[in-house]
Amino acid sequence: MPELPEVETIRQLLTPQIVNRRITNVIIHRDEIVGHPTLKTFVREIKGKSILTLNRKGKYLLIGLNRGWLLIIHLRLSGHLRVVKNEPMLKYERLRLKLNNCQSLVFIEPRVLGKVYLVKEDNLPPVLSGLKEMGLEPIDPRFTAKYLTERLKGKSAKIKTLLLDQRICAGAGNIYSDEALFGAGIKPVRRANSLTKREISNLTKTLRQVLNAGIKYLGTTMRDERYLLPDGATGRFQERLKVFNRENLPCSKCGNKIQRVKIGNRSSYFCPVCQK
DNA sequence: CTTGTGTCCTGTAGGC
DNA sequence: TGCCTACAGGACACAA
Repeated sequence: MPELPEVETIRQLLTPQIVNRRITNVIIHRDEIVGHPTLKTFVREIKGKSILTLNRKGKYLLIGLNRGWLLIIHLRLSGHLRVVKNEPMLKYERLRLKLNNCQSLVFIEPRVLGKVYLVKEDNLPPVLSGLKEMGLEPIDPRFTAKYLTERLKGKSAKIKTLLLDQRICAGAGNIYSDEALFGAGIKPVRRANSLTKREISNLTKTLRQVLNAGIKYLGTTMRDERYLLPDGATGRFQERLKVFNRENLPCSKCGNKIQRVKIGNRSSYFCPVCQK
């Protein structure tokens, strides 16, 4: 489940491998993986383009090409990227960009929910409205208690749900939002409008802390997920998780059992004692 | 405008 | 062993 730290790790490791390379060819194994434009246009336009920059916004990876084109990749739930020699097709390989150094950038996506988009950077299609409407990332200095208070104002939804809303809190997913709520001592089912000033202030800090820690430890690789680094290695943040995926295991602070609840059809983990 | 639910997709885990 | 169902989750469509 690539969230901000996973995508940022991929961005950092991929940069020296693909920047300044030219895309000599593209192979699409699954048509659904191309979100924009049409297959034909995608193939025609991407061939011969050079990779100039590698940026990230929220969970989107932004690959800057020449002539103002942008190759955007969203890994969704199970996608990852590998840089390999021009070797045979990998398992779950959906798209391959051949580069001018006998290597390829391969998009692997078992569940086929991830997408690539080829756009002009000043002209985003409606299918990328999520990118345009994205809120601030917690690691952005502008993501202050004032900002979060403003974005949560008048909302009665559960705080966990709102942290997953990319228009409010860009880059957080199920793992890091649970970890941040634990750090701030807030139950995930709490209604946003019940949070105190101090709780919101704490939450801005713990969101920033867990995302930065996730980056530092190269992301989280769960046993049943497929987040891998571009060289095939795993992240290490899973060893430092306090609540996520720890149902019935002891809380690191108080020793009580971590509980799991369903919020909006997905699991949330929390300590019933440490989180109010 | 808001909040909540269903859907996309496929591999895996668990029940019987 | 094998069939069946539930589940995982990011983003978005849609209903209330």
